[in-house]
Amino acid sequence: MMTDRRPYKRAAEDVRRDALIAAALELIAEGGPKAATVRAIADKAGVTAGLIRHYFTSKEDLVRESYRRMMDRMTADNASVLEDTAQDPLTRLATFVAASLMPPVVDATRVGLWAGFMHGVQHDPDMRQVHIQTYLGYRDLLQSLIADVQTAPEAKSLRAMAIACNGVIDGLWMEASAVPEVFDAGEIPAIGLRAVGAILGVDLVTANQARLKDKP
Amino acid sequence: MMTDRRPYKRAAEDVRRDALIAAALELIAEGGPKAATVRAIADKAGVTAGLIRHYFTSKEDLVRESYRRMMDRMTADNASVLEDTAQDPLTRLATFVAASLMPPVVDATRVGLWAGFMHGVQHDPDMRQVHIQTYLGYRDLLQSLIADVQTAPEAKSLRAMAIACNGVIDGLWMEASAVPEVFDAGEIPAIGLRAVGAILGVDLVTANQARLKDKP
DNA sequence: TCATCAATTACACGGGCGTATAACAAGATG
DNA sequence: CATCTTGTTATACGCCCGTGTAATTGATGA
Repeated sequence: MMTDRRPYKRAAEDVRRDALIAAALELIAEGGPKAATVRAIADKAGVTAGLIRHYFTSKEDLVRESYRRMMDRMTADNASVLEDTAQDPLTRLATFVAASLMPPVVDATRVGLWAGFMHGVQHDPDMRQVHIQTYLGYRDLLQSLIADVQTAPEAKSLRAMAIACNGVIDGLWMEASAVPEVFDAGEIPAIGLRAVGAILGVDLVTANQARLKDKP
Repeated sequence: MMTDRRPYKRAAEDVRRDALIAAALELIAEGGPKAATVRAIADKAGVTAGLIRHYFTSKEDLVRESYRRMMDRMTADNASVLEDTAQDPLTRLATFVAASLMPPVVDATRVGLWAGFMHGVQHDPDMRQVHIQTYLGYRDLLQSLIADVQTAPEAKSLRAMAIACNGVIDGLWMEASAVPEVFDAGEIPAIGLRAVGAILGVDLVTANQARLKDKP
């Protein structure tokens, strides 16, 4: 006697890969690295566990791909904030900083994800390279925004400014995401704008208020 | 026939607990949360796995205690930097900032540990409370140092300044610890001092140079 | 020295892990 | 409509997980 099998539909390769990667990211974000088992991932993606190794050479491979996907999405998100290029440089910078310190960028599950990949970043060469590329991409974008608001930018100083501003943003992002309850509503973006402005010697707070007045 | 058992020595309760906690911290730091299994922890502590549940009600309990221990040590480390109270406020602040951005505080295994506990901090109420207390303790200490270098400090602005400076320090600490190869030697402390100085409107770079001249 | 106590070891248990492989069937191809 | 390809399920394997419990043995006090 044959027990009946679960019915299924064949799917395009990228559809399945996307579903598996999305499932892995959700599980790592919510339950930490331990929660992302092949069975749990397959379950969430609506397939059976064995299929994972039809699309990925190993679970480690899937995790690597998931990390790459997350970082790519972060880069795209950052770029999309600046799509409206009609504004002046100061407003563009203020927009960028504020967006990095508010939802949906500031988010508990995101910092969970980020932390969940940390060990891999430190020990897997591929993941480390992805991390560095994404970090430098973000920082270079920030540096180009900074260059546009500086009157006499020297190369050396520009690099230092970008590193410093990136540091403030990352630090505040992390804390606001991890323990939002210790901050007042809207406090973090305001503090971030003030700090970045102080480092660069420009007034981002006014620039941001002007932006909010234009597009409320 | 009796196979012979491993010989052992009885130890004081806190000695065993310390050894188990230290082993757990080392394993989480080096191998991520997954590496800290009861068997690996016991092995590193020089005992057998069963003993863990003689000193801790569960593995989760051991992990919680380990986190508390790590955070206590961090607090103590921060305080010890300021032991030499003979200096002026500006130098004290510069010392504090610089120490937070240099080894041994900046360290790959430390950020690995930190990330390894992140999921617990987000989901375990006890760990979350420890995290918040430690964070606020550090920030309050920083705020008191800031207050001493401000001529007209208003309460509201002091809080914002402390949050901002804490953010820079945390962000730079994280990046310098995770991917040190993208920075020049000594670059991060210098940038941190400059950034914190800019936020507060004081000159920490000169203060730090004076300190280094005194005690090379 | 010897009895007592409890710190420690040893071992078993059920379950979940990642992986390997064979059977099956959905959908393209003719 | 029959055949083939391969995406998908099903199942088994060996290993390790955290936990429960009984046996052993190092230290202590009488």
